[in-house]
Amino acid sequence: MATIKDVAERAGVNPSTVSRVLKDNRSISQKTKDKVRKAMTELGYVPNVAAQMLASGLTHNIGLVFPPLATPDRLSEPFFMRILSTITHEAKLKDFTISIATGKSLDDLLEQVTLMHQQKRVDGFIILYSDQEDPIKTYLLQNNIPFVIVGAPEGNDEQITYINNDNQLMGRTAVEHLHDKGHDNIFFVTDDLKSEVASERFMGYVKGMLRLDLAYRPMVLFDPSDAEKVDELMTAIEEAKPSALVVISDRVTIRLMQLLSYYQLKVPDDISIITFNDSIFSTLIHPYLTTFDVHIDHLGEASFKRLLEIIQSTTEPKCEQIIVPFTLKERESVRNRRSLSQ
Amino acid sequence: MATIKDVAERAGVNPSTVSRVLKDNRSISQKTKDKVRKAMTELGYVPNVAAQMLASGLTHNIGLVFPPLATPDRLSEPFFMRILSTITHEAKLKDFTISIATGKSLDDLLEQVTLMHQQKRVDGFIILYSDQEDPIKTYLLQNNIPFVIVGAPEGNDEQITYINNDNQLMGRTAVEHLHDKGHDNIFFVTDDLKSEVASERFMGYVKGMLRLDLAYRPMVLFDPSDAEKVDELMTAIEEAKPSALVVISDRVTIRLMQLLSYYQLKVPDDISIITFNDSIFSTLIHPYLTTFDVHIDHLGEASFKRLLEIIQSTTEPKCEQIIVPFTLKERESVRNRRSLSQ
DNA sequence: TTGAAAGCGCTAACAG
DNA sequence: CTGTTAGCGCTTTCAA
Repeated sequence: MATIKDVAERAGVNPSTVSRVLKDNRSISQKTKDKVRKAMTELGYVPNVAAQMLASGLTHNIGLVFPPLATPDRLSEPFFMRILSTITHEAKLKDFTISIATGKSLDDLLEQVTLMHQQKRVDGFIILYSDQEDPIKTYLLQNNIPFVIVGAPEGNDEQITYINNDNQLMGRTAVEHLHDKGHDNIFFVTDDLKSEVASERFMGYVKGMLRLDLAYRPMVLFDPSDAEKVDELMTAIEEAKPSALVVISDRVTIRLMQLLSYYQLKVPDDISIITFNDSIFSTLIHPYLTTFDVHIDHLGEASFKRLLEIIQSTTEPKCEQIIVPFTLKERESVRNRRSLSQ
Repeated sequence: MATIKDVAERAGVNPSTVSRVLKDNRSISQKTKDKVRKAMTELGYVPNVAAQMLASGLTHNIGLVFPPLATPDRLSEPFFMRILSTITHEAKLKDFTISIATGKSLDDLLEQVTLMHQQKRVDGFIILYSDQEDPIKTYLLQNNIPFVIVGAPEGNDEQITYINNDNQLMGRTAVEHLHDKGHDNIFFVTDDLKSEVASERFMGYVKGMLRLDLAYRPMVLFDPSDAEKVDELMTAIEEAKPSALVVISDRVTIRLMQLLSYYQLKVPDDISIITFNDSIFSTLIHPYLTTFDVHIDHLGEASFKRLLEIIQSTTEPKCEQIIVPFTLKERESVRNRRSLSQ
């Protein structure tokens, strides 16, 4: 394997010159650059990253942290593979590589992140979840390690860069869409009362309802593993007879529709549903779901680019919240009640 | 950050001794080891991988190659996140890290793999798919780079280590299970005629049918995007009236059941289904699917361990096919016809 | 605009 | 059993 020395020799220059050409240093004459580059291709030269790392302290590698897999279903969300793909792709464009951290618990993850950093394997991290009590955030912050979080800002973290959709706006848009289609009695259903995503979407739902002078309901929990909760849910639905539901995700919606059909409620004939994520679950079975596409590609691209800026900025990086737009995909799960009354 | 020199100084030994302690070299006295280790923890010493890499040529990092995402649905299979998790976990145990290669096409992937290797970022690769015409296989083979493939052996690759389930046996077992439950008229349905997995499972189906003196059918294609093919499929089913289907995957089964229900065929009442993979799709909607659990954890663990052996073996590594067992998970999609006739 | 030279932190013969 | 020594391939001052 050719080294920088071989290239230097062939081009008749000093190794340090070759190194400068590699970085496209502006103080090297075009003539020399051409000469050196020619020698590089002739020799099929590829820089040895280990040597670069050692000499420069930079790795050109970034760590991707997946959520703890305590909830087994969680990683089945196609979201993670999708964003892994786009981030890897984006990284390749900038000549970066990606390393992975996964683990059962936050402590597992912290251990991996710590190690990756101490061994100097990475220049920074992208975190693919957001948790109020995340020890990893704390660690990274304390050690001044560059990172961004893909997810909803939790707590009072003005110092952290989040890449996120406007979940509140999405919630409101959901309500408005349903209202446009003639729905007034709308529930908000989730399988998770606590997450920031759920509460933001719920807040959006509440705002939307208020603005339209409609009565809103507290979040309704859908927990298929808890028969009692399921009963409560169905009782609430049978009593209040909502004509539409806003459901926290398309994966949850699939399960919920099962339940509804068991109670002889047909979507969208008897009850409409609008949901979020637009993953494979949205077009798995009919009725295909009306969902919000959260633009995973955009999230991935933005998170990588922003992290790169932070890594490469010499000054104290300014933190900003990056809001990625979303798109409503109208499909079959929302019935238009207006057209009937026309 | 403490270096090996600091540790050496504090312990009153030579840096090379510290290095040996790091490797747990047997020719260092226990006393010295203790002394050195004490110094390490006191200083919070963590080895710098870049330096280790440069000096030893070993990276302690392995490349994980995902299939090209030409088929968008493919990466939605929970399989990939699951195996990514287990491999990462296994790697951590051995103090290895994982880097990712993804891409749209095989050429994309090849480019990444080449780069990872030439930059000396990895010691070897685990490939998560298997394709007859894979240029990556060729490249790795030619350059004597350690790798294993998780998937079905394709072509005449006696030189490659594959980690795999016995798909043929699974196909046969599927038939036998159905026959046990009183089914004789059985079809084999797939969305992919060409893959090794499909043809192995199909061969198993054929063998199983032959052994039981039952008439087998050619593979039936289920391609939801092709109305004509769908028609053919349904015509075949309505004419031959199979009482059971062996379907290539649980994801495909979900879609197929939609189609069947559209034609008023209920699973399992009118037609039984046995399928493969036991992913989230198997227990998404009722009837929950009777499937084969392919033991992803085991696949992941075995692939990593085997790769490690290859990397660390000094001699020419012997290639072996590793067969990971599977388990049948009986659920609701197969009807027992025997009990009715009793 | 380029060259010389001193490391980055660790490993691995070789000596003893 | 442990120390000595010479790099691994590249970056980066400092000079010229």
